[in-house]
This record gives sequence, structure tokens and C-alpha cells, in this order.
Amino acid sequence: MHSTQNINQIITHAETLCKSHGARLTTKRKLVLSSLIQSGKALSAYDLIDLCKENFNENIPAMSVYRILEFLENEKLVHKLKLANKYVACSHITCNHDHGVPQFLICGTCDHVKEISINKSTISQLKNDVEQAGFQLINSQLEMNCICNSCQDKSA
Amino acid sequence: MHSTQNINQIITHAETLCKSHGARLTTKRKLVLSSLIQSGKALSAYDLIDLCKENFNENIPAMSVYRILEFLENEKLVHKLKLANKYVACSHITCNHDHGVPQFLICGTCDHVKEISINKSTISQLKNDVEQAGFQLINSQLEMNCICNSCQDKSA
DNA sequence: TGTTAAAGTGTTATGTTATAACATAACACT
DNA sequence: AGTGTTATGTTATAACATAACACTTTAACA
Ligand SMILES: [Zn+2]
Ligand SMILES: [Zn+2]
Ligand SMILES: [Zn+2]
Ligand SMILES: [Zn+2]
Repeated sequence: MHSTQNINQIITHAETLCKSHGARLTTKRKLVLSSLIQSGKALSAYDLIDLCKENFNENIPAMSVYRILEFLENEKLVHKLKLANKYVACSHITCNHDHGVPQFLICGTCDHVKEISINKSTISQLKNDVEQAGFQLINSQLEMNCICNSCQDKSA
Repeated sequence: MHSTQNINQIITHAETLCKSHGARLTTKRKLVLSSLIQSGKALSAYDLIDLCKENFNENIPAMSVYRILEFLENEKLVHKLKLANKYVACSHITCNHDHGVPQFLICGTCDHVKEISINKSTISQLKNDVEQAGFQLINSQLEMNCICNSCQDKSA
């Protein structure tokens, strides 16, 4: 997915982003973010504990991992997938465009997640449908259970 | 939401549906379904334990409630909301049209849930967007965080 | 009617995800 | 050094969910 070099670049960029508004990307936070980026998948907080131990021989308690994930989420470096109770690194850390509300395609077979921006027109049509039903859409972050083409091909 | 009479009608109908293919809507299953219908909301399994105790003075252990919810879900009498880890009674138990894939609008303020069928054109547009991203939508059950008009009005 | 297999339920233990509450450590600034 | 703030450690517990096995009821059938 990403080479070590790439990951370091992303981390460096993330650190710059944090610094630019006085937030600190500490060592532990870097370890969690690195692990998540490296995996290229959606992981649970407890998966991340194991991975940090494996990759860096660092024991980070569950509580800390949750706090770190919350921090990273606020920084838009990580997204929480509520469908799966898992966390995924943002695909656009090094992009400079600002981060709209994302949608996620989750492959149920291999756990890979693609972060996309659905066509504005689809979203507004959806909003319309929702309003017709007497509700207002608060959050257009959609999470969809999918199968990725690669897994599809394998099973065919 | 529903009068006791209405609920009984729905339960009776549900029982007929179950019988029609040899499934049994037992007493405990009825209690869980009734409680869920009566509440008019999305409830967790543990909420339902409390409610069955309250409404019917029946102690149903967690394990049983989960099994019962699974049964009811298979019978399409109940839907599981994965975003919220909660369960909601199907709005169309007494309808005779067959049950397509539903979408859910969840009011984050009052927990009320509306089960809708989004326009086919919106769904197909969504499917299209997903395919363009190299994924196949497995399940078009969408769950959306909303605020209902009633709660919106109150807060305005 | 008695036998039996399947379905349903009870019970206990355990796994998984997440937060509360309180303490200590590290850092930034005076 | 002193002080306030942020981050992390620690322990406990809440909330959601499944596994495994025993016991009971039901429906079917000889
Ligand atoms: Zn992102
Ligand atoms: Zn896949
Ligand atoms: Zn339904
Ligand atoms: Zn509401």
C-alpha cells in the first residue's frame, strides 16, 4: 500500500498540519497513525494496540488508543467507521484541498476501505429524498457495505 | 404511536406470516416484538430486556433477546441498525407488498427512526458512483444520521 | 400413546468495544 | 522554580455481543 518512506512523508505532513494550529502530534500519536496507514485497512482500537506492540514494541493502553484516535479524528487524520466500529486513516492527509464530508466503501471480504466523494448531485438528491420524508440529513458521511473488484474477481 | 389494539393486530398478522412458512412466533418473541413496536423507537437488546420486565414482568436473559432479535430479523419483522447498534420494528409488517431493502433515517435527538424507500433513481445513481470507484454495493440498506422535523422545530 | 428429533430457552462464561474517574507525567510559559 | 495545560497511565466498569452446553417444550411419527 504505502512504502515506509511514503508513510514517513505522510506523518511529517500530518505533523505540519497539527503544528499549524498548535496541536501536537506526539510520539504515541505517530505510532498509532503510522500503524493505521501502514495497514491500509480499517482496524479496531484493539487491533491497533496489537499492531503498535508488534511494529514498535510499544504497549499503549486501550484508553490511550481511544484518546489518540479521538485526537486524530478531530484533526481529520483518521475517520471512524461507525458501521464497522473501526478506524481508518484519511486518504487525503497530504492533499491540500480541504476535506469535505467523505463517504466510505467498505469491502466486507478484505476490510479494505475506499474513501470517496460521491457526486454532489447524488448527495443533493439524497438530501431531497430525506427531506420529503420529514427529516433533515445532519451528516452526509455514508458508509456502504461493498465488495471490492479485486475480491469479486477472486471469487468469480 | 400505536394503540394496544393496533399492536395486537400487528402481532396477529406477524404470527400469520410466521406460520405461513412454519416458523413459530412464541410468547417470548411476541413480548419482544410488542415492546419494540410499542416504543416506536430504536432500542438496544438491553433496553428491550428492561422493557419486557417493565411491561410484562418477564425476565428475558440477554442471550435470549439476541436470539429472538435474530429470529425476528430473519422474519423481516425487525431491522438491525448497525450505525446505532439498535433494533427497530419493521414499519411494514401488515403491508402485503414484499419488503425491499429499506433505508433508515435516525433522529439523533429523539431516537425515532423512519423506514423509507429512497427513490430508485437515487439508489441507482449511488450504485453507479460506487462502481466508478471500483466497488460493488452489496447492500443498499443505508442508515443516515438525521434530525426529525419535530425536534428541529423544538430547537428553533 | 410413547418415542424421538428439532426448536426454543436457560444459564454461565467469555469476548469485544467503549467510557468514567482519578492520578501522574510532560511540556510551555512566566 | 512555580503554574497552568495537555498528554498519558491506571483501574474500573459500562455497553454490546457471542460461545458452549444443559434442559424443556413442541411437533411429528411409529
Ligand atoms: Zn479523509
Ligand atoms: Zn476486498
Ligand atoms: Zn421493514
Ligand atoms: Zn427527533
